[in-house]
Amino acid sequence: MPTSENGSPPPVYREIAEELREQIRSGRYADGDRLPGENVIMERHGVARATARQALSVLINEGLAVAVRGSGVYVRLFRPIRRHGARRLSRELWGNGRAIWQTDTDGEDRGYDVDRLRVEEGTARDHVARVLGLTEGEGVLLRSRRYLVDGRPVQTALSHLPLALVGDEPRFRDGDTGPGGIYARLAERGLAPARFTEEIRGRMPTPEETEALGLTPGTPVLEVARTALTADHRPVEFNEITMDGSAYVLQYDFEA
Amino acid sequence: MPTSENGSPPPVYREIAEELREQIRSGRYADGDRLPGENVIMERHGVARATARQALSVLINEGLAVAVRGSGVYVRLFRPIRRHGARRLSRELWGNGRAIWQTDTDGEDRGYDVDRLRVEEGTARDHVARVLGLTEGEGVLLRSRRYLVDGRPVQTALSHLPLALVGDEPRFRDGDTGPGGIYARLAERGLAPARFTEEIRGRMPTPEETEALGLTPGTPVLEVARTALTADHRPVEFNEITMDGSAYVLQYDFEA
DNA sequence: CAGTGGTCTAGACCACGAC
DNA sequence: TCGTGGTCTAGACCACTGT
Repeated sequence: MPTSENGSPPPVYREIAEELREQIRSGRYADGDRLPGENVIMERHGVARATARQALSVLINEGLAVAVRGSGVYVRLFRPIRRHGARRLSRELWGNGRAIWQTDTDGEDRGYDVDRLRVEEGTARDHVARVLGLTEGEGVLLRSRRYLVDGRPVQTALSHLPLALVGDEPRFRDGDTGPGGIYARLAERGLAPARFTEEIRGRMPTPEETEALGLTPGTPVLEVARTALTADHRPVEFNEITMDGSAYVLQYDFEA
Repeated sequence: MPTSENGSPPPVYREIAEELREQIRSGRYADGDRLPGENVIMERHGVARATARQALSVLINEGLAVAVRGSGVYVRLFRPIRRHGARRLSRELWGNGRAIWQTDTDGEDRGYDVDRLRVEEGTARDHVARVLGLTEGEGVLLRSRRYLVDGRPVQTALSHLPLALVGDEPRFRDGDTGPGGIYARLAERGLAPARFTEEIRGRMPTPEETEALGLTPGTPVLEVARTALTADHRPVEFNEITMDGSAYVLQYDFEA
């Protein structure tokens, strides 16, 4: 039973953090506003530097604030991109603007870029091989890339395609895979994806992901593992997608 | 440009953290194993206590380790529950009187419990009112609860039902809403949910959520906002679900 | 340049768990 | 009781931002 019914008073740094958190919630500090810094907190609460830092680190690790070296600590904003799972139903339901989380113009007028594109051959790891129905050590074509919106990295993706399916067709290895992308190329070979399965998980980023996505402390990632299958249930692609949790809202629509 | 190409050497605490992280990855320390404590790190690396603590806090905030007071720091495990998006809500399931929660895992034998059940009337917040198509200040029935698996809290849910739809029918206010639950009761009133929309977001927990779910530092939550609509697009329920990110994998299946 | 956050030291006392 | 992690002090030097 961690942190349950605690008779003892909360530590000082938590009380300071709670005070600031409350002021953020109440609107006393708004998005992008500068919060009291270490020195101000030390003076106002009569605590040592480390204690003031610890209080601020609570808010930072909650994703409520970001520290900017040499400048200050600021309230953080949440203006996510909306990613639709199944597009089919979403239009009619959400064209009326009744989403829970407001998104920045729902994808209009943004600068989209792709970055760090890499294509190579390799062997699938255990769990990928299982998902794709491959035998141990069978080859896959790996396509990795990073996506940016308005210059900000928001997502990385690593796509796995069985070599047995793509052969040496150059289109699969090009940076530009042509109109319709990979899925259209698969369709031309009689391997059109008909169904998708997405598994989603939330976790803290690895240092590599922190670098690749430019994440600040207190930002989790959303990991989406997507499998594409043909109409006869043959897996043709497995895609590992890692998204900046502060940049995305995922949406899925489905029938009862 | 945050933390980009950095010529300067990484701080000591990061190097210590990286060393431990690598040992965890390589299997040198497995799930549940005890990691070197503050004192060991101080001695081995010749650093002050605060520096050793900072190194450990990196791993803890990454969700790789948990600290247990008076005992030690341990490698953390990830054994999630699978939550199916579409399948679990199928008409067939709640038509048979099976509760949604029971289908939440892949049929394993686990101990399921519901806790902190609360039913009350209230008014919907702005964004909830918008989603449910309510006028300002219109009443809703609020049903909140906490779910536990094997005694461990893993999820909280807050369901909103427009009072105009549920009337004073007692079944909606009972702890046990009868076979098929809320959705079956709505169906009996000609308000059978036909479609669902789920919006998913990953973020760090609030202190309240940390308490309710017994979360350790470095654990994000998955927040699912679900709207249930009738066949003619009338919203009948809005449910705010918060899940322990270390306890769940969400799965959605859909067609191209 | 002054002010900010980032790192680090060398202590101290406490609450808690395991033995 | 002893070792553990949790909190806190009172300094220090550094890197960086802003003017």
